[in-house]
Amino acid sequence: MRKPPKTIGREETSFALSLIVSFGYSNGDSVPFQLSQPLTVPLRYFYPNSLCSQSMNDKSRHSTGQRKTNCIQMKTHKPISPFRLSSLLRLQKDPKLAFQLFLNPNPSSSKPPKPFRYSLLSYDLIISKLGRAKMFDEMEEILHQLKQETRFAPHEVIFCNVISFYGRARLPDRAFQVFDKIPSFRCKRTVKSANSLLDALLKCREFEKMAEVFVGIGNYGSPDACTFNILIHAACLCGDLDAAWDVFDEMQKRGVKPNVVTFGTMIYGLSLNFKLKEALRLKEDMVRVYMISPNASIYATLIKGLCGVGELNWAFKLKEEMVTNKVKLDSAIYSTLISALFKHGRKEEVSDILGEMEENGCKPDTVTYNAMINGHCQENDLESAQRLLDEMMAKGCKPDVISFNTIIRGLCKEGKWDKAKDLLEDMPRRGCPPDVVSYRILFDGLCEMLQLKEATSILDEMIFKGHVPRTESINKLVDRLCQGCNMELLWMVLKSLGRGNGMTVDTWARVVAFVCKEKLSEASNLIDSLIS
DNA sequence: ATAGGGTTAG
Repeated sequence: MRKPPKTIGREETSFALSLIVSFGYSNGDSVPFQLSQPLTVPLRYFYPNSLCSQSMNDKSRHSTGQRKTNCIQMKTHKPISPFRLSSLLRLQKDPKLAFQLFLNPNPSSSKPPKPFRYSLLSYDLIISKLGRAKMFDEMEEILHQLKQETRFAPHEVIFCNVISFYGRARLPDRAFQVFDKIPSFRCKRTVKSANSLLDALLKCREFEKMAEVFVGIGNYGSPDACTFNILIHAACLCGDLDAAWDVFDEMQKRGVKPNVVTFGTMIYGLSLNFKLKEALRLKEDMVRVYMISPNASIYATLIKGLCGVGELNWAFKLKEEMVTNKVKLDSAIYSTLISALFKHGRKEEVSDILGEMEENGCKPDTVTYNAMINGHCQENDLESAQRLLDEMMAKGCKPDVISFNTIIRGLCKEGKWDKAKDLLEDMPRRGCPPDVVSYRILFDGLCEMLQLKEATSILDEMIFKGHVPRTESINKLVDRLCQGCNMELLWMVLKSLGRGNGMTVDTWARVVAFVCKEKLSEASNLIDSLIS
């Protein structure tokens, strides 16, 4: 395959070479796991519930009343078996309750408890649940317990998951620690956990550490397609497409065949860097040279890229190509197209697309609705946006935080700060608590509309909930309060900020400068009055 | 869930 001409002068160009040429890889020092105290909360309040929902699934022949009795009988007479614990863990949506259930499967038994023979599956389930919920102290506690088990050795995939949880949480050191400790669980490390570590480091943007891991990967096996795909992804995110092509060539030199993910990643990188022509050519070459057909995600990437450079008609042609090639159109494709139609002032065509989705049996999902909500908000049509929010709820499609944030921003833009505030306050009731972004949008909006009193009170609320506004926004508010000599609100803002550790040097400097100026003018006034 | 796609935001 023909490589594109090299561009020079980029710092990241050395990316791939540094990966391949660098020397020595040393294991990080082992650090003991942090343990938290096991919780001892009575469990009987939620047990019957879990058991009932289980027996409902069992298509019980009994009436509801009898079913209830069954639950209670099971609770009082039959202790939970390791097998049953796994199915209960699967059903328990709340990670906190699942954690307590795991620690104490049979709380009601009065006899001294025999050691519970946990199954490997139940470890797997609870660890994944806690990891997804970012309850890392609890997860480490379970890992510690798993390490003591002598009946079996855990599978490597558990550690792969744990490493990727830490990667997603941007905790690269923790990811490293887990990787180092795998052997102490009597589990062998292969290229799989090394790949997980590489990917976790990528998510943390720790490119140098990635290079170290890659250099030492031979200790765990030969790098496979997955390894190289992660490296390609890293190079693409650095904007270093030359490096990406280098890895692409290098893997083949080492006898590793690119797969559909490799091409997807390359095409993603090219599109991300606005090299649509090259991306489209690679899509042709993967079929012609490598005999691998593009899948729906590759089409989604290309369609998004084409829409991004205004080539909507070309994007629609690709959608038709999918039909010809019998690649199933999914909601991601339609969401991208709908979003593009709004952006290019062609919203009249959206209803056609929705009709086509319906014909193809493809239901609009949350992302599709969000694209439309955003489209209406961009056009300052907040009524339509709010109507869509209600419609999706009515159709059983759960709005997410993005749905709400988009509308809150739209309302702020329209100057309807009280409605924006109402919507934010209504979010918990609608099953979607506001996040940092929700608060930041509202806070910025209130400052913009000079609703400084409201802004101050929202600031206090968000800090109370552990969310910090952007420094620029704080400074803007502080400046405005200084300008207006609003000492009362300024004082409240400083109090809130102090509580949340939200004061930066910059903010302090502003306040100090203001106070000094005030004092200074007070002083000069005093002098003036003395002189005269 | 060892690697890849779509909506927002800042």
